Amino acid sequence: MASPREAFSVPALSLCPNSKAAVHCDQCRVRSLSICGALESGELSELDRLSRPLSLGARETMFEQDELAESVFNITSGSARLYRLLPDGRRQIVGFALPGDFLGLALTERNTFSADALTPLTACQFSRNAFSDFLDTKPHLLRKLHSLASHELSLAQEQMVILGRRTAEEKVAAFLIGLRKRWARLSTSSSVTIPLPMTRQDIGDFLGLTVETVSRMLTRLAREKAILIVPDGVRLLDVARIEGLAEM
Amino acid sequence: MASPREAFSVPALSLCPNSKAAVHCDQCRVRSLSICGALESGELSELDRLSRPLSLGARETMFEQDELAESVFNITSGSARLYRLLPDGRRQIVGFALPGDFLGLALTERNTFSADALTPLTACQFSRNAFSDFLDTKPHLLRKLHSLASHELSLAQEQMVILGRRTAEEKVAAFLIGLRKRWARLSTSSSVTIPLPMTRQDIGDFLGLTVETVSRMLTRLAREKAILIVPDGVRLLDVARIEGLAEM
DNA sequence: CAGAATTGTTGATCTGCGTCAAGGACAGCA
DNA sequence: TGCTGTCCTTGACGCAGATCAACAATTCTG
Repeated sequence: MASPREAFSVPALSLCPNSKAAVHCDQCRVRSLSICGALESGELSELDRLSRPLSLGARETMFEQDELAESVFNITSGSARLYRLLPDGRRQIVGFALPGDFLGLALTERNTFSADALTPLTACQFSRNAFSDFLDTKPHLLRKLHSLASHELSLAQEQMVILGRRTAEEKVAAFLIGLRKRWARLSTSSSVTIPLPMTRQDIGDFLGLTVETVSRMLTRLAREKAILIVPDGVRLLDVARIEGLAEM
Repeated sequence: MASPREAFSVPALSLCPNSKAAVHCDQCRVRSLSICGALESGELSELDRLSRPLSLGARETMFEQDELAESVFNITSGSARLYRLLPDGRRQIVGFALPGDFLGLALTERNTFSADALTPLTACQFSRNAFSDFLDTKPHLLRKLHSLASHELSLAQEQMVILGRRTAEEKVAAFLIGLRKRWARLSTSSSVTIPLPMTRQDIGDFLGLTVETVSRMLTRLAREKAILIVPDGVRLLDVARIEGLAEM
């Protein structure tokens, strides 16, 4: 890629509501783990010992579909795209991972999708076996993991509705609203500017559209003063309008 | 519905690989539970005591989206459709439930979709709280549940690929192959006839197509001698052809 | 059994989005 | 600075599938 976008990294500390205490990031790699709300003291450091840091450049791959799943990941900064490929090259992006997101919570034998970095990315990497063993000793954690997976499932069903029953304009609006909500959880400022670390092509492959259609819909929304297109992002001007399209 | 289709019920016993012993169905309502492979002796009857039988006619509703989820279900005969509605009435079917399938494994506070019976249907119904409490005492069961949910997630992602990146003909072919695999697991005979308890409209709402397009694609496949349309089902004549379309 | 309601099929026509093509903007690099 | 490779945008055109319409088949209802 000619223009790697900014990482939009988020300080790990801000991700975990119950660990606001000032600690060094070196010592708390896993603090940003989305399951940390379910962690008891001591378990955190135990988990920390299982993890090793991972650092990737834009476009580098984290893991590939159908490979044996040897690791689980927790993203600490940057973002990734998760996708499946059809034999003839058609691609469906099944999701985007942002800081704080957990990859591999399904704990399946093999990866059900590929993942690569959209931006320079850092993550905590755990051996899947070690993580799984750790879980066996912590039922409440498994519970949390299951509830995360359930939430994923719900999002996947929501995406089915978007893919199957919405127009191009509604798809793009729903995408923006969904992403806005996720970014909002990561930052204190409720900015109306939505970072878009992915390309138009990626958005298209997520929404079941072509690059051109994504571009046209964004342009149309911008022409109607509903959004403003900024470098590597979009600023919402008429939130109600976009939300209306998204939930219609 | 004017014409409730046959229930295509499957004897509960056949659903659980490790409970082939001859027992009365009265005594083993939960034997068909898809998690029973993870059950130890004694737990089964314990679980059985938590369940109560449910019997519904075609088109009767099991539960509705956004309602508080008070029960989890295990279908013993008949089939159901699971769907989400958009405010304007557009509908996306997120899945079909067959005998042996478990509904509510996400254990979420509220239902993320509605479910109603396609045919006369029987199920074991559990109080969600009781079931959840039971799980707390059986970590290995939770593990199994999580792996089922993970499989669901993988299927949902597969459906995303189908919805986002496949042509109408490929969608219909993939639907037939997917359903065939699921029916096959439920019956000893590897019949090439696939029961279709759902209407063309339902298939369309599952695949992101209109009734007419579903009908046309089925007719086209039949004209090309790839399938034979029979009452309430389809018989595969050229399996390779359909499989080719499905995975292309 | 007639009549109504629902489902399924088929044809004619329309249209949203894909396809194809061209050019602009911008970063990386020599 | 110009060259090159992405990415993004915009326009012209075509087509897969939606829409509209008519009708057949089937089942339900009284």
